[in-house]
Amino acid sequence: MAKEELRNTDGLTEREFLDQYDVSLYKRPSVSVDTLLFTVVDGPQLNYRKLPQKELKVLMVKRGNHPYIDTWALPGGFMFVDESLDQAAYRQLKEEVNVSDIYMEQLYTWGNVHRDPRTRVISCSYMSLADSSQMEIKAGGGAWDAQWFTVNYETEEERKKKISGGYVFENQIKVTLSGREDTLCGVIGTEKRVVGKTKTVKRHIIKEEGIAFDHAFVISYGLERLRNKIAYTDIAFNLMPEYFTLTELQQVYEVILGKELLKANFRRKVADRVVETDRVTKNEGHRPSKLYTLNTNWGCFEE
Amino acid sequence: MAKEELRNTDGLTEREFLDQYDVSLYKRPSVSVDTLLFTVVDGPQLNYRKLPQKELKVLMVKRGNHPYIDTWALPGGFMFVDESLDQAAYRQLKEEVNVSDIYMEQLYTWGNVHRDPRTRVISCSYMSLADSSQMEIKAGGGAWDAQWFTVNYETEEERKKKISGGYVFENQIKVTLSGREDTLCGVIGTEKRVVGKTKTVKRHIIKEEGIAFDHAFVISYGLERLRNKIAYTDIAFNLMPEYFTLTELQQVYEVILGKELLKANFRRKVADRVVETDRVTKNEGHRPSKLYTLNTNWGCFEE
DNA sequence: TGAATAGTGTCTTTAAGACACTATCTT
DNA sequence: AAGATAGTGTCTTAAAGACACTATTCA
Repeated sequence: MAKEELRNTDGLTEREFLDQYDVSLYKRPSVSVDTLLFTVVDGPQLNYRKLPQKELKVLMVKRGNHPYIDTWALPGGFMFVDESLDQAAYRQLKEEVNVSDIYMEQLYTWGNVHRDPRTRVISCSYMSLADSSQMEIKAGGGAWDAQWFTVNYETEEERKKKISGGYVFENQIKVTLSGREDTLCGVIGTEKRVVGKTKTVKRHIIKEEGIAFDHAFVISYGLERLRNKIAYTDIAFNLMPEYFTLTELQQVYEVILGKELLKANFRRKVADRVVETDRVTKNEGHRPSKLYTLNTNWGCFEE
Repeated sequence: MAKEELRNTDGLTEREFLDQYDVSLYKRPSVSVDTLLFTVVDGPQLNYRKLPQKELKVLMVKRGNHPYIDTWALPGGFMFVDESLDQAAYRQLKEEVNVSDIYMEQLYTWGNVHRDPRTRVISCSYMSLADSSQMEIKAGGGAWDAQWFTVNYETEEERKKKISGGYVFENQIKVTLSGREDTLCGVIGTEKRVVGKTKTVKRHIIKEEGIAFDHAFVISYGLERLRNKIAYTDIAFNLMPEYFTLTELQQVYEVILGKELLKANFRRKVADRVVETDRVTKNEGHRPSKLYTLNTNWGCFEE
């Protein structure tokens, strides 16, 4: 085609333009990728016949270098120029915490100017869900340690103000992460402002203990996404082992949503997403339950 | 605190570490920001008493330089290192097409390695919605022209295959953009593959006419997001003028969803999001209708 | 036997969908 | 009066929520 002949305002063809293109002309930011990996595990069993409570966990690594040395961060790091964002996320999970082959979706890209004291860094965050029982977490790369932290999440304050031409909606969310020795905490304030047509969202960190960078944002944003998506997609199954009871599945929903659900209704809702197997649980101190598995015929695959 | 005293494996404090940190150590990608700006406008009026049909439009700029010179792209460009991603998006809309003060949300970040022939570029895309009637679009910056294109969108093919351990879901979406002189088109294939726990999504461009870079992806992805979010959020109101009839509002929903809705049901659904005013339309060739405005007391502000 | 969980049936409430009908303006 | 849109009432269907009940295992 005539495409090769087109010349720009400097009179250059595309080939000539690309040959003289100077990649160092603009200052560039670094791009990092951080992954929020959730799992759900059994808590302590209080009584031989009582079922253990499920706990929502998030994987954090202890930073072995400045900045934020000795505090906990999401696994991640800089993207290389010869790999895609997705590849970077998978590579880093493998390197830093020895995790591979899991569900992953892009979450949000954080682009504030002073996120990182080293240099300008754009951070693309991913959310991952996994059944941790099969995984062998192992700290590697620049991390000194890797640990699962139990997630607790509560809305501390919610306020709505009318202002001229619109309104401001503010809330404060407190995330507490409990690890083996450390308890981390982040309080995030979100201000959503509507003035006429323009809606702006500002997040700020009100309090932060032991969480590196702006990772408290990522955790609270990811939690909200998870809570929303669990209702209309199948992503929760990524947290389950191959065979599970319906009560276990319900517990996973409950710990994520932070509220109790009614058994009969829950079962009706998930009925066509699961298939009954002929396996049952045993020696549980009470009536055994049937084991189910994900119904792969149910092709629910929306975003 | 003792934080200042912590030393890394090289024996450096944070201050010493930051002073010696070499920003040129890693190769960095460029980061660009691209904005998908939608609006809805009246189509031609066929008959003095018939209401005009609404059309969904997207704003494109004609590139004035390589690569993709003379083809149409989303307004956007490189982010500066001293501005946030959001600021870059607003700045570029102002510079390239003279648009400001509109609704905007982050869409997705595209990170394939060879998206751009110049150099490695990460592209963070935003979606904007506006009532174009008040706007004066004007090409600026590196753009030769800026035009609204009418969007048509259809699913050409949908296929689901079972494979061992999971399934593959493929579809093909055709987006057609009609401008004053040019008609652009993009056919996007999406392959969603589930094998065990791992779900991967691959998009590829099957056909592309006149759309620069991978912007056909952005358009189809944004359209899907818009169609989803319109059902459970208020974002559609960003496309409306201050005063509108319920029929107009319904037409906006219809053109975005690509299907007709029943009037009585639609009105019930939006009833508490709008407020009746004492204004009415006039000289329409038929019964006048009441004008409504957005109910700002209805604080529906979810993501 | 009883403590605990497993599993089911049915009534109520709410939302979505379908459709028919009446009202009112302009040429 | 005709043609067009504006606006409302009501029946049906489907989903969500509440609650009560029966069933089964094992120490």
